[in-house]
Amino acid sequence: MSTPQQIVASALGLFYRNGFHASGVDLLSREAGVTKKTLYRHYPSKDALIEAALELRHAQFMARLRTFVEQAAVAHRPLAYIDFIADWVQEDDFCGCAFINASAEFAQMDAVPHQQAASHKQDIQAYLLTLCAAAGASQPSPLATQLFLIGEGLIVGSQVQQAHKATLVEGARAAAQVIWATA
Amino acid sequence: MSTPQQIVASALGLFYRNGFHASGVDLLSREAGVTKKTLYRHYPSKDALIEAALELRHAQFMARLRTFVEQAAVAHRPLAYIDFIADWVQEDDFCGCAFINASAEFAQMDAVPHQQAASHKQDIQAYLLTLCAAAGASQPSPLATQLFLIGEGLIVGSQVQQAHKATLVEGARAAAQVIWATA
DNA sequence: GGGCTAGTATACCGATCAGTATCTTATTGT
DNA sequence: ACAATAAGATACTGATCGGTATACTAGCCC
Repeated sequence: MSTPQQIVASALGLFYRNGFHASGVDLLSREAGVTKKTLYRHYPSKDALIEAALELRHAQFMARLRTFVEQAAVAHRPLAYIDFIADWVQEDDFCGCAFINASAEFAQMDAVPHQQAASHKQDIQAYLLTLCAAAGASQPSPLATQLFLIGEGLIVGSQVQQAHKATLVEGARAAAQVIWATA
Repeated sequence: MSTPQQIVASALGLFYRNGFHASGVDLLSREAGVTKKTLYRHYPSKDALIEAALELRHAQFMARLRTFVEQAAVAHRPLAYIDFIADWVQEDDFCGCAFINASAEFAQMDAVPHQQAASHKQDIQAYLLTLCAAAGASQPSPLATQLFLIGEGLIVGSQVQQAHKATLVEGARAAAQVIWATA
């Protein structure tokens, strides 16, 4: 792995687990096994590093999502989206959605991380729409929106109430099935 | 309004709009129209002020929620919860849920604000459960969980994608109705 | 009237923040 | 082999952070 890749990957981990403001440049460079000077050679500012880390996260996440979902038959893929989120939130190192967290920390909607978050969620909704359409839903657009909402609810609910993950996962699966069956 | 009430109220506004880490004590005291010394007389640390602000938020939110929901007939109250969230996210000064934001900024689950967030969401789920039971749902518990998830999804979706609030609100209402009708 | 409290104003503390400078040591391409 | 580049180590800058100290003022209760 090249030096900039190493830096941005470890930065992403730190931002995700610790938050953006709470992760200082000294810690970021130490965690990357690199000096501050080297970090600043590849990323001109902490803001630029945040932006690169979120870009990396988006690419990683979409790739993982596609790989998971496309193992299911076309007709099952909309519900496989919820299964994907369900598996994710139950991972040990789950700390919520990096983009939701970024939106919370950079509240002004014109902040770069917030815009990246909006774009990320837009991509997910667009992908969900293609899944619903391909699965033969009669009204794929509202279906996609509703599945998206359930997924977001499961993500944030699991983040806030780790102790109740199992109940929330069950609820999300049940809600998604009802909505899918009714659509 | 007493001085400590004034301080905590303006602090809550600042934390909500700007984030917790991004709101310094100098700014907090200036916004409250008070000296730093006075602020520290009533709240021994910034952490204590955060805790008090979230307590205030919880009380305010639950009161507003109850007032809104209990204007509806008993049978309509579970869906009125979604209506309440829908109205809220469309307010001009909506900046997401203060507790979700706190969970994002204070990621460690043992941090006080994170625990307050978990407790807040627990109270909301408990309230939703009483609404579902009183409305005569055959299985109030899963119904409450599912409505809760849709509400959380609507909150966080509206925060990240302000431009798509209307679509998300529609989707949440539709999903809630389907789930309610099927339960 | 004399303490006592709550408040203002302002300056300060050490720590940490993002970011830079200096100087040395590989590694690498031609 | 030699110049250029990447990286290390370390120390520094000015600003801001949470929090404290000093000195003064306005009200309030006995």
